[in-house]
Amino acid sequence: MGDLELRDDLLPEDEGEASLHETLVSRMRQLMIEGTLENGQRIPEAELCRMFGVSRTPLREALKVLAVQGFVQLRPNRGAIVAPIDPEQIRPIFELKGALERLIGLTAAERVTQEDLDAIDALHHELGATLEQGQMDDYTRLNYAFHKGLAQISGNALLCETYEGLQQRIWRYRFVVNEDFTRVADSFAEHEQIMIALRARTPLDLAARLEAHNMRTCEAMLRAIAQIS
Amino acid sequence: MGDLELRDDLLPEDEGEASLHETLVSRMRQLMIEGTLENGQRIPEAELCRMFGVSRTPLREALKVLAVQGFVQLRPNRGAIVAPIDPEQIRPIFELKGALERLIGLTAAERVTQEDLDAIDALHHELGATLEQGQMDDYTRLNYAFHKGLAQISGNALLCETYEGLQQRIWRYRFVVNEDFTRVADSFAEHEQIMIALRARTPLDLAARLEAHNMRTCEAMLRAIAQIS
DNA sequence: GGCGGATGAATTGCATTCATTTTTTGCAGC
DNA sequence: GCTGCAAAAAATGAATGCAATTCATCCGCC
Repeated sequence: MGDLELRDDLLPEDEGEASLHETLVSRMRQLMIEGTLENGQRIPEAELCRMFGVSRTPLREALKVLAVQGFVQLRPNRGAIVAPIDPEQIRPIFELKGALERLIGLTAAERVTQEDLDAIDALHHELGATLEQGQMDDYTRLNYAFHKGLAQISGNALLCETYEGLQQRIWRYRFVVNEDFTRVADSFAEHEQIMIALRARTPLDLAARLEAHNMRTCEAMLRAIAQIS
Repeated sequence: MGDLELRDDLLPEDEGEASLHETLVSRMRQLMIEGTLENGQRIPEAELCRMFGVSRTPLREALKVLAVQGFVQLRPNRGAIVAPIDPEQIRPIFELKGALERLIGLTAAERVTQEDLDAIDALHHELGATLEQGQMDDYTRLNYAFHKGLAQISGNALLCETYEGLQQRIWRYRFVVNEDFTRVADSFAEHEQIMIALRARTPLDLAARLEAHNMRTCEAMLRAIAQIS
């Protein structure tokens, strides 16, 4: 007992300390967002247990959570399947997201600070760079970050959370729209207008542009899906 | 094997067949909505297990789900507490709900059918009756049903789901506002205007009235809470 | 008397086990 | 060869058990 041990856990760090539950939820969600697990595909618990090296108890808890978030569908006594989003469900999602985009626009325009502007502007320029270089995967990722950043400027955590949930549901279809290069160019042009409205801090204008951007993305996605099938 | 047995499970009924998981989730949520479990109160798993007569496994799954829905707060290794909604969190909820109210108004006005109108009108008149008789608990319940019904007219299931989630979070504070009888009268008057806009099928008008109604309810709730504390 | 640290009790996190339901496999009958 | 039932195998739902963490109590010390 002679040695005093310096404890460095005084600062809990709060990050990097993701619990197993949270890890499982986000990793499984990632599998579905990335498309590793296909829509409608059955998810045998045992296989996922081997995959993640955990027992069924925490895995099932994660499945229950993902069911609430709409990523998986639980069928009593018959296991879970990756929630099959059919095209008919895409429009309602975008419709709801449109309402949130509008609120984001209204509030972000009023609450945006100079630091916010600088940060989102940096993202915007990164987006432009990836577009010029044709790095579509990077573009898609940055696009996600751009809209998430806008949501955060709203200052409403619940709004952010809800918004990101919708984004993630839609995210599973992004590859479909990415193929549509003309849409990407149009999309970036719309971002340009969004940035202008944000810098000008004009709530109604920003809201309208975000809503329009959302609607156009929705239509492009529906067109792309229609082409495939 | 001589007797042919008529099987009546051809129609799965789909209702009344709530799984244990769903039952636990809704019953525990009810406890918190009703206020049986107070805000910030610790929830020992063992006690809830006794209460519901189940083991910890399904109960913990339910807790995880309720955490996602924002009703409980899970602290790693330290158990769950009833999510303490402080007044600062009320405004963001109403702000988000306002965006949904607007969407509900826009879409409901366009998609409402005559049957919808009849049903919601019946609710509306019931509301008026309970108001006259001063049955505030019934009024509150019917008020919830009224707004839920409006959301359903929108025809967007995801919107309904999200909307009801917000309503339930707020629901825990309804008793505070119910005390404010003048607000109830005002609220009903606003419902009258909402019904007029719905019958007239004027999207922008209905949306504006729902948004205003939402905002006034928010202010009334904040005032009531401020008075208490 | 108040405070800090140690020990035991209680609680949580996860793994394992048991019971029930579903799915698959096998076989008799047509 | 195909259909239909029956038993086996597999998967799910829930309970129990065990390790680890947290909480409560107690004791020594200032």
